[in-house]
Amino acid sequence: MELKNTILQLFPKLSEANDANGINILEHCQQMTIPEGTIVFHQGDQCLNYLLIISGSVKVITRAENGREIVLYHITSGGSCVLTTSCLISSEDYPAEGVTETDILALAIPKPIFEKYMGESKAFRKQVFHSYGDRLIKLITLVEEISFAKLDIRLAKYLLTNGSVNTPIRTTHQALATELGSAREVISRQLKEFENKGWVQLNRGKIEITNHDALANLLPATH
Amino acid sequence: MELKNTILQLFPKLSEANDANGINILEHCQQMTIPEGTIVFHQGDQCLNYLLIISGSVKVITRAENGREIVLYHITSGGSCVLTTSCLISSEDYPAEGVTETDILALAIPKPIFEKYMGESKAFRKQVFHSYGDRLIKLITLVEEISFAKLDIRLAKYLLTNGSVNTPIRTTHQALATELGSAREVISRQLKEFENKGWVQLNRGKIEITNHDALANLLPATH
DNA sequence: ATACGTTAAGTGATAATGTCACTTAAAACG
DNA sequence: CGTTTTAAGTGACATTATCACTTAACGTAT
Repeated sequence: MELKNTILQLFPKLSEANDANGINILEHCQQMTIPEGTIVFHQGDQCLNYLLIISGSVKVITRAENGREIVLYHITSGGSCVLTTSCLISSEDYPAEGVTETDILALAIPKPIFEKYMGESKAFRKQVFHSYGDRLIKLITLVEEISFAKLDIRLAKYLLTNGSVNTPIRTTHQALATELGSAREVISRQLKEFENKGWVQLNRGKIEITNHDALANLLPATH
Repeated sequence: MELKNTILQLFPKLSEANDANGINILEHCQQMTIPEGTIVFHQGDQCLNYLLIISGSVKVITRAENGREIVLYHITSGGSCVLTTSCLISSEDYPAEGVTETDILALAIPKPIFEKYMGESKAFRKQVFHSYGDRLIKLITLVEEISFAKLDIRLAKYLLTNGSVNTPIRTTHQALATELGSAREVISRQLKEFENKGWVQLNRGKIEITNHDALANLLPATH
């Protein structure tokens, strides 16, 4: 089956050599498609499945009382929702909300199956732990960035990783502010500055990079 | 043995009823004491043990190039180092550094034993996952706080949770800045403001709370 | 007890970000 | 075509961070 191969490619740990159990997991789980813009979970929700994302992307955000939001991370193909997993095991309240950014195709492993394979398959455990460690490290990096890095640098970095000279970025200043944990006005002004310098060209809902190198020079030396 | 009881009390998951394996773990691991101020791990270190803290406290921080630091979290009695665990399994680079804040007593479970029990004991898995989820949630809360909460509120909260009218807080403004991810000068000014309002009394290395309620009123309503 | 070096805290100027209360402009839709 | 919606711009002001210092308190050795 095509799908099965895709899955095994995305989650190699499930197919590791001498671990026959891993593969069986696929027979006990359920495919699901979820449309864009769906709230997959919010604070306090309970969850009954371990979710693996096969295609599409989910963003996990937290919101302040005054409405400001910040994106904690994105889950894309090959990722799993560690918050969901965490709740699967310890059943605490979600401190965040998950929203699909595109239509997604996901694999839901029911709680009992999840627990069974956590016990039986070392490879599956590794897969799960890997997601956890990964997420933890990304979160720590986020803390580092929002506390220390200047906004122009973070913005430039975002622009460079999400667009290029030929492929404009389609997003709003508000979405960008959420992505970087800043305020819309601040992003607007910063972008305007970039535009004045001739580094980008702005249009409603679209940002075109016109000078890649100048933006890249803003970033700290690669390390 | 006294110690054994202490450990079982701190890590109840290790002693859950029908899970005999959990208890055996204790026979394969090693006690260790580490003096205050020791760097337990830094970026790039490799780690060979799963660490459980029995007494004392470790702070985990990350540092910017310009020297500014922020405390990510503390590990205290009953906690385990999830970063260490993460590295135990996936062997990525540490994005942070761990420093003992007091002398600590810890239990080191060697990697092979750790993996063995992860497979055999559901209770142990639960214990480990619980630490993970916990940490994840705390980190998300931290992101929320540093991006949204105002400094006076965060400072007031810190003062109230770490001291009271009769028990002064012994720390420096610099340490406080690190704890809250701010700059020393900013903390000094904010504290001075509190002092001017008669809410605290400042002395070198010591902060005394003189008006608990006023500080508490700064905090958002309990929820 | 005094002097000296070290660490903690204070200060003023300035830059960067965030917040508020709007206005203006572009797109979407009946 | 006019009316909503949604996106973006703006000025004034508040908060926080940074820089380049100064001042004060403490520990230690003479």
